[in-house]
Amino acid sequence: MRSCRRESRVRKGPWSAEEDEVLINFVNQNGPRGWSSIQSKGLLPRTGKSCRLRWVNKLRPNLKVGCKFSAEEERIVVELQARFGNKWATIASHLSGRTDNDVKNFWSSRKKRLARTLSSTSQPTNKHPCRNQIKQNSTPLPQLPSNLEVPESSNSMIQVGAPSSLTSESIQTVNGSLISTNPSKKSAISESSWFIQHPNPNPAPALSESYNTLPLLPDHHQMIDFESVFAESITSFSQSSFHSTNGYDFDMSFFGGSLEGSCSKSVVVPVQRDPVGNLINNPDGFFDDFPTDVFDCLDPLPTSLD
DNA sequence: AATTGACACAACCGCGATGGT
DNA sequence: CACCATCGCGGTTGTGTCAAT
Repeated sequence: MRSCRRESRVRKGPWSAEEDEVLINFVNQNGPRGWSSIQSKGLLPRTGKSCRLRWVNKLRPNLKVGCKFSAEEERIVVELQARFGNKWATIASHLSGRTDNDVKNFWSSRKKRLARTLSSTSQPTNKHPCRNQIKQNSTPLPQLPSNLEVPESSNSMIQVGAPSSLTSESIQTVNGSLISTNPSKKSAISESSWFIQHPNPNPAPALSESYNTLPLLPDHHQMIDFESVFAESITSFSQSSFHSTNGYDFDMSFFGGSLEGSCSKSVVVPVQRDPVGNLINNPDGFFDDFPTDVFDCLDPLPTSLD
């Protein structure tokens, strides 16, 4: 069969420097198109698809090769993923020198890391049984500052706790918040990233606005006991500036750079509820991929009837 | 020193969209 | 309008590296 013979000539796997050179020469002469002709002309034993991918992901000019995502790039990815979903090419178009593959790999590795962190920390252990105990709904939520606002049009997913720098005493997160940690546990924190998704399906405002107006605490938000979830990773926090009577310390700059401080014990997450107040998981939400027991530590919010 | 796990990165595959005939 | 080739995108898998044990 002719097709079989042709397929047997197709080379797969890593590209050699010689192949790259041939491909670059081809693009220089013909532009980034007509990929299939590379194989049909016998220039390379690669499919057009493979050639295009190699060019787009590795050989194209002005690519950022071998350089990790900066904190700013991470923030942009998180924001745009929340807005566009898994439209990696669209997201990549907002990041100079990054490809859709870069963004996709970045996101999936971050997602795996978070899932792993959650699945491990949400499992009660014998070591710290009390700290790992899921908070029961008998505990009233602390009163939150009344001047907090949420951009209603925002569909932003914000990243909490991804460090842009580490010292022996603290973590500087991507949004500028400073979290004090137990030095012996900092590596555990550095492996953790938190994403919080705003459920509002409406289009987000322009990036420049939404970056500075990360969602805070309207009445449809809930709290995750941060200390419980991170029991194995965190033993103490400092830098809190809001203290509630039931032991929760808050400082909302944890959710954005415009306010001050950090959230020391709890994480506030926006949620959706049905008409009778039951928690609805966002069907397209990032949390859907988490172990189901992650949500066990969510407290029911007071409804408008309360 | 060997093993293991996590991670980043590269590449492939399947599928839908698009454009030409 | 149908068919086909090509392109582009998103999901997935494979592989190398490095740190921890």
